[in-house]
Amino acid sequence: MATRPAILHADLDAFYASVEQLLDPALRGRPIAVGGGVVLAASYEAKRHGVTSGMVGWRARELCPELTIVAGHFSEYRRLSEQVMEILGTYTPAIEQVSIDEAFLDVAGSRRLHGEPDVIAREIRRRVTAEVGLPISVGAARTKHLAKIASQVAKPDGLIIVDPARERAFLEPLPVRLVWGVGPATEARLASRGVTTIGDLARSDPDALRRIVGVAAAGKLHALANNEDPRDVRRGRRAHSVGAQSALGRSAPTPGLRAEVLGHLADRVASRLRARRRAIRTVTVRVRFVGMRSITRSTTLEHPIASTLALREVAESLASIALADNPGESAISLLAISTSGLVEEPEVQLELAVPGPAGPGAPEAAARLAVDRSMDRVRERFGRTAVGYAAAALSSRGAVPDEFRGLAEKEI
DNA sequence: TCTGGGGTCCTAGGACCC
DNA sequence: TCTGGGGTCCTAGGACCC
Repeated sequence: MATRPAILHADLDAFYASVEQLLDPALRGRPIAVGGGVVLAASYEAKRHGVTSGMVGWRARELCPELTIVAGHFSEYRRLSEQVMEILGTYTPAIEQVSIDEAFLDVAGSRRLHGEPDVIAREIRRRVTAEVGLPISVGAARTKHLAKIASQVAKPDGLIIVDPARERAFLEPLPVRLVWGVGPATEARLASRGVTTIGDLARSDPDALRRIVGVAAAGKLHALANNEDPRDVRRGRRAHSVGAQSALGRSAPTPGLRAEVLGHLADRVASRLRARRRAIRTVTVRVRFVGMRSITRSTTLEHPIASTLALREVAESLASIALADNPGESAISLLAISTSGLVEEPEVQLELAVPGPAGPGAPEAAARLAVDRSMDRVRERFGRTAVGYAAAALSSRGAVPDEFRGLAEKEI
């Protein structure tokens, strides 16, 4: 007997834009975008004109002259998201929050208390609308993959329940792009071989698929297209890397610019690490040139670090190497720091392990961390902008406000 | 007039060890 | 001295997710 649908995927529709329309009734029913230089979210009315997130503001206005662009109420996004997640949490403890506006729920054990999955799905939609005021789409199915696809097909403000007896028929005609792991590049490669629907993908030759997308991806894609998805709903997943990046338009990569931007990024990353008593061993710097080609340079340190200055120094030296390897490039459009190899470090051990220029255990290493820690404490009391390194304090360069960055951060 | 920000996973080659 | 194979770690790049 087929298992009944017990996985729900709940996904708020055009979340940031919907919040703006909730806060300001004058925006309802109208094409709006959240952002400024770049669109962070578009309402459905704006999407109908072709406006998408990531699009530059002038292009969005070109596509949709009546577009209203709003700056965004970032603290409201967090507050309303928490309210929605709280509602979801009343139906099961088995919740996997994927991002600020999306979560999987396993309601297999909730029947006695709350009824069948389809009843719960309807109840969730009713309550989120009534109690929060936001539209939310829900997919209910036997697996995460099916539930996710169902919610995407249901959008906006819809509900689809996939009957286990009808799963194949449901998937068959849908575009391959809906399969988890198929992005623009894979979609194009598949299309060039005549594979456009999930049904095509399910029937495709495994060897040919491996040649197109590689061994691992081929295995997953084939399984998903054939409706096999072994993934469980997993609570409280933590990040394995921590990073920050800043787009720079078109900038000459002068030492001054590098110091300023990498100082700011290192400050964001290192203070997050310290707040969770974490340190990292591997640092990767990404430099994107004008024209979107990007390169990375990374290094793995002998001892973990968590101080802002140590991270900044490593990042600056990696950036120098990256630029020196590409002398033909005269302008850059982005700098990024990513750190990985997270370790949990007791405070004392961490301070001793921080390598300064003179090596691990150098007196200045402990001093640096001490400076960081007192700065962390001042910020805890007076806010992030209360104090910072001279370079890091001039942080307004990025196109996106720092509050927005916080919304996408995963727990570490 | 070009393209935000925080993440995950995979591939492939090389170094190194046993 | 030469050769082989497996495992692990590191680096660089790329596709993808939200």
